[in-house]
Amino acid sequence: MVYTLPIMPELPEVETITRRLSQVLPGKVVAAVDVHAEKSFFGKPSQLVNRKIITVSRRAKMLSIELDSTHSDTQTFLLTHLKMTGQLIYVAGNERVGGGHPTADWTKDLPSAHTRISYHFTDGTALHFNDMRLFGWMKVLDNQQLQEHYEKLGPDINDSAITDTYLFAQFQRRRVPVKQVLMDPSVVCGVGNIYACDALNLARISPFRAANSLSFAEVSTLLAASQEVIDRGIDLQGTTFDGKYVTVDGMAGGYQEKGLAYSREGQPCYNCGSPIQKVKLGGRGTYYCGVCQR
DNA sequence: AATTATGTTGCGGT
DNA sequence: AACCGCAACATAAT
Repeated sequence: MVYTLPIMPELPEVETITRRLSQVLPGKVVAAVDVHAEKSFFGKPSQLVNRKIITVSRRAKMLSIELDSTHSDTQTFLLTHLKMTGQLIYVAGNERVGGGHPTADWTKDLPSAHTRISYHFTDGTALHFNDMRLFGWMKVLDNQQLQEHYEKLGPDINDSAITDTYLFAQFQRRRVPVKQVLMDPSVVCGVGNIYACDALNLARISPFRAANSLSFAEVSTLLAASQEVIDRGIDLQGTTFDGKYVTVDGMAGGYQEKGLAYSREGQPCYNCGSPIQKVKLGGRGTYYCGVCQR
């Protein structure tokens, strides 16, 4: 049985992309912007042309590219949300700069049929935004507009500012299954379906438990477990199934080979050896151990 | 071959 | 306020 799981970039995937782009983009000057799909781009290419990239950063699952202010009084940011199938691929000519090779057909020969926006820099390198399903976007924003995109968000799961006290208080307000609350960006950002499944397995907590039924100690355990699997995802450069997510250099991540519960239906739980089960919870595929996750 | 599942976010309605 | 259903879209699996 071959499983093909649609994987969206979660925090570790966007963090991996951010770290790589932080190495290659600062100092680049935009020469031209080709918008292949109007739906994917908010703003005008003329807002970016001739401007230099200063920094690249991440908040939640969004990636922000800051440009210099040479031709404007205000800071300018290019904010990206990859949603389900977005990719950012950096190339020099038609080569992956980091030596990676394409892991899916639509990452070859860029721009491909799924390339929605291409950024060409003055030194001949380019950044391509691929997005098969067209849910993702890139927006040209000023600082105030950028903050508006951030203000409704809870803290990032791997932000040192998040505490078990905060998370417990949030959980106390919610009766829905804990997995849904763990994945709610207004509560905490960065825990998508894969890492939520794995965090709950590591913490040995059932995804079905009402969020407000967890004790303070359980919330504390779950927070630590979530941070552990997210850190592991970052260390392994994210999770790649079926080439949906790839790094900036076109390479697969490594977490899919080290995961705990997600995609492991029928295989033994690493805590207790019982087979991992798959069910649907809140409309999402949920993998868990019915024996040790209580 | 038509139907279904997929996954994030934000919206409107309860 | 919390919760729920749905829409946005393309594609693979059944």
